[in-house]
Amino acid sequence: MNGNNDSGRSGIPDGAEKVSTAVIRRLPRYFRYLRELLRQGRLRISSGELSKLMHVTATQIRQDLNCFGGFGQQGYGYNVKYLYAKISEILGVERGYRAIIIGAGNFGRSLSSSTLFDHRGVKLTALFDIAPEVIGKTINGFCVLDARKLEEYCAQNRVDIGVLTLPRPEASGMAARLSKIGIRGIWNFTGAELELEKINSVVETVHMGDSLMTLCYRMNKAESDTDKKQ
Amino acid sequence: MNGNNDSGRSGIPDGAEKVSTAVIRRLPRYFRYLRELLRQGRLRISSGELSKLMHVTATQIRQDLNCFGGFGQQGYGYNVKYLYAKISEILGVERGYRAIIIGAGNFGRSLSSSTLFDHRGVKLTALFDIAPEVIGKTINGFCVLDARKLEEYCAQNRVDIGVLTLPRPEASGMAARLSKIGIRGIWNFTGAELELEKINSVVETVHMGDSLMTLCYRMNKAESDTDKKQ
DNA sequence: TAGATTGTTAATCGATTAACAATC
DNA sequence: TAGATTGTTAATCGATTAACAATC
Repeated sequence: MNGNNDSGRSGIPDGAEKVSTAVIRRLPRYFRYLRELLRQGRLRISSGELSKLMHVTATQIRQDLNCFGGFGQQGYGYNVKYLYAKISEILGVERGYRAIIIGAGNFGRSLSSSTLFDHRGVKLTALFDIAPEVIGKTINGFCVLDARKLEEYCAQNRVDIGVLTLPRPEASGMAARLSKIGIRGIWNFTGAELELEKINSVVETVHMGDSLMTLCYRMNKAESDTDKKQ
Repeated sequence: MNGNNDSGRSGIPDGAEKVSTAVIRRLPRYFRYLRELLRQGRLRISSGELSKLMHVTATQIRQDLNCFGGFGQQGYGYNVKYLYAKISEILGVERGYRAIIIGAGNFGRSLSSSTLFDHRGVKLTALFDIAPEVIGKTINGFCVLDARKLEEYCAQNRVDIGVLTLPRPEASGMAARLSKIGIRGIWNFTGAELELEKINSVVETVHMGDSLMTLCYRMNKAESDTDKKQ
């Protein structure tokens, strides 16, 4: 636990060599497994045991964690509570980010009712749309607001994350608008490829269509492989 | 266009050296860009021009495509229509896969109304649930069926893909059940980590929570970086 | 102290990029 | 033929794994 040059609230060490996206993409998974271990009341865990649980190598776990500091103790392993706290910090769970959903269609509504946000320290505060027939309606406890008054709302309420669930053609315009308002995170479900150069915010895209396609590829492949064996 | 050892309907060459997941994950993106070029009436495109469009290197495009065969022509580039057809074939768009959604909650319903499936040659045929109050209801043109009668339905209708949008605790049981029925593809939105050893199907998981977390990480990082510079 | 397990360096493996001969 | 652009080999870069000294 030699806790290196720690950077205040973020839990992310200074200037340090860039952490690869491969590592970053694995962090949420560590977070989930540690949360579960904590829930089970486990006090400590070794990289070896965690590796069996998660089906990854123990070395990878140690390497990954060491990008952010020495959280373990030789001969002991990792203190579950401490490590969970550290990873939460690194992932910004402590920041209490606030999000709004833009596009109160079927998908936006379903997101508004999910526990995704709450479980990760993100607070959903409002839903926006432009259709007169939905504005003013209450959905899952959120009053749908007029998207034309977005700037107004953001001036009065802190908003960190904009969730894009509107029609694809409007995605890039809205992303630029959110970025201009000063919303620093964009969670993009529209499938649009946002031109990052024009957007001064962090963008995370979930491309469901691409996901479905890779599923189809692998099914197609599996099928053609079995055909071959006969 | 030296079209190598082509394997019937799948478009995936024989035994060939394993294609890496990195390549596979990029295929849907090529598919989308080519579809757009085709829509625009473009007849041909070079790897150089496509690389500018997609913000990847031309070499990577050529390497990726050559995992599946030589689709281009020296001095000319790629025929858009032909390449699109080939990639569609590789991705199994031609197979006409049929899907069902299991879990007619908010998220399942929103998926049932999306164009995701249709646009990729996948046909959605039914929604299932266990709640008596939704069974029999019509949602987006689909009559919600009783999940207890899943086996019965699958015996009478070809089903290739099961989309899991039910509560997480039921995910792994349902996945095993689908696999047993012979459904070869599982599209998992529950966030559950399905034990692949026990499942004889291809599994594709979309973990939205993990995606949100990586967004938060990068926001947290950006924030701590700017703090540092002052 | 002896045993366990980390943190870290070095070795391996895999993926991306550069370069260019082949060829349309 | 000359020009363009692919397919492919070789070089580089990055990520994962193995090994082990440090240390609790």
